[in-house]
Amino acid sequence: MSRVQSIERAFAVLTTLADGPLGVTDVAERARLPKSTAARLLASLAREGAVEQADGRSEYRLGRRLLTLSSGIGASRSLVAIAHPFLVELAEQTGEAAGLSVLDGRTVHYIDQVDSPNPVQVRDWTGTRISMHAVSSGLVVLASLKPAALEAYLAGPLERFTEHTVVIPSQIRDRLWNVRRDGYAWVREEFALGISSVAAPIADASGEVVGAVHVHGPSYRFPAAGQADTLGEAVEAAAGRIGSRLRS
Amino acid sequence: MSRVQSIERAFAVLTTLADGPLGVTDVAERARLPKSTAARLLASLAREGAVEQADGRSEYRLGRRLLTLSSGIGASRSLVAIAHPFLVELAEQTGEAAGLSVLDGRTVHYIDQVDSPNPVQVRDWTGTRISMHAVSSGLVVLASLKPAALEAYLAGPLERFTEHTVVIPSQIRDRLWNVRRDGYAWVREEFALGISSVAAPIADASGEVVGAVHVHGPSYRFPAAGQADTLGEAVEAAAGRIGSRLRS
DNA sequence: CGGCACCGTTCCGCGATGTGGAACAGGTGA
DNA sequence: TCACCTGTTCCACATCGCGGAACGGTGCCG
Repeated sequence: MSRVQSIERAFAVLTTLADGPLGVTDVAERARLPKSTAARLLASLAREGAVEQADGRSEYRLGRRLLTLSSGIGASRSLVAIAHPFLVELAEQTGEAAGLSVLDGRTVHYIDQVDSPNPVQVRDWTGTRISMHAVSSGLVVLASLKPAALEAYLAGPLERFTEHTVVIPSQIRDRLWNVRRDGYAWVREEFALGISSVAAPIADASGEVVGAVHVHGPSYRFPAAGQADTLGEAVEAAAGRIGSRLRS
Repeated sequence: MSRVQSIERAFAVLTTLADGPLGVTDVAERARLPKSTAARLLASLAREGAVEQADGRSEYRLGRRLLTLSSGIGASRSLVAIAHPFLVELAEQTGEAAGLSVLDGRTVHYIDQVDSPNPVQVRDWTGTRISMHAVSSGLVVLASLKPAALEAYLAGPLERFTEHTVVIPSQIRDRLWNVRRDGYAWVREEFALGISSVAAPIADASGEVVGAVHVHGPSYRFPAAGQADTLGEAVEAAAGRIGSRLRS
């Protein structure tokens, strides 16, 4: 496997600081590097925010950049860790893939998915960002927005992904009224042909919606006839359990 | 300020992955690097554990090494963030420096300190590790250990820092009995001449001691005559408030 | 007060390292 | 089957990182 010496050395330097702040000479000794090399690596890492100089100019310590970089994976992974068992239950209960997403700008960002046991299923959207108005997870987030934030969203571009995508603001507002009433949202073939999904919002301790749970499947079998409400309530219940866990 | 191009590029690559997994070609485009350069940087970062390849060999995502490196600062900093306001109150209330430490092997590791308003004060021990038997924070941690763990500690080397340091195991055991009874521990000039300190344990939700709060000061004025118990109880109360916050 | 030790920082000649274009193998979809 | 795109690897080359030496600053000690 390829290697870049400077990256290896940079991590050796970072590792020496994992136990607490050190001066240049100490870092050099522990990383087995010449002092000028250690100084140069520390200066470069400091430019990136990966280390910072404590109390003036004497000692270096790990900087916030590492936390910032990993906080995305940390925070999402902790929501993922809490939610995942519930997604597993939901996938088993519904026979379709269950997923998790969080708000990110004008989109929802898919951060986890449990696949359906059915070999015919919708692909994994994890990592993808999709405009809120076109997916069920997005609609439940939109339904939770304060009026000003919702109007700001509706004033922006509303992309039509398929012939079924609802892009007229007044129709979206009406729809969100129903979403608030029902506690879940259905979308059929609006983001992509052949896919239907139902989502419910996850609220944190302050009642603020931090994400959504959804189940999606191929439209030819999902939802089964007469099952839309039952499925919606199952997703709503799973979202409620995840929210409770967040609050405990 | 000095710079190392490879480190800058490595962070550019890591930054592209902060939003989610990407393939080599995507990373190269977002980091504005040639594909072979991006591939080599990714391979080297993978060797360090800073990135890992998701699902086989297709996409890269941020690896656990960043979290592991920063978890020391993250976990301690979150305890520090919770505890700090209470240390400020305690320092004001007692007129002496208040500090925070966590267990680390045979030592306590000092991770925060609020200085005394008095210009004459004990230096900041933050970052230092000191053997438990020689400091008040260590004694409260020792008092919380299960018998086997305590005996294992007492079977190890017990350094005598000053003529006052208690190093005879039976005398330490008796002392710990008193610490458990009182809920706090006093140490006078056992780690360093001229310094006295009082500490109380911080317990988490399961009752396990995760750290200690202490106040220390120059022995000539601390504790003031007849104030030892009052000071001990104040520190114990602050530790209790921190523990409650950890549990909420 | 002066000498000494040690620190962090900076410089610069040098050659080792990283660069990046090109080529390759494999996978995918029309 | 073919076109396209991916990730991977190679290698000539020159840029970059190296590291020894020197410097200025600070603190300690006699």
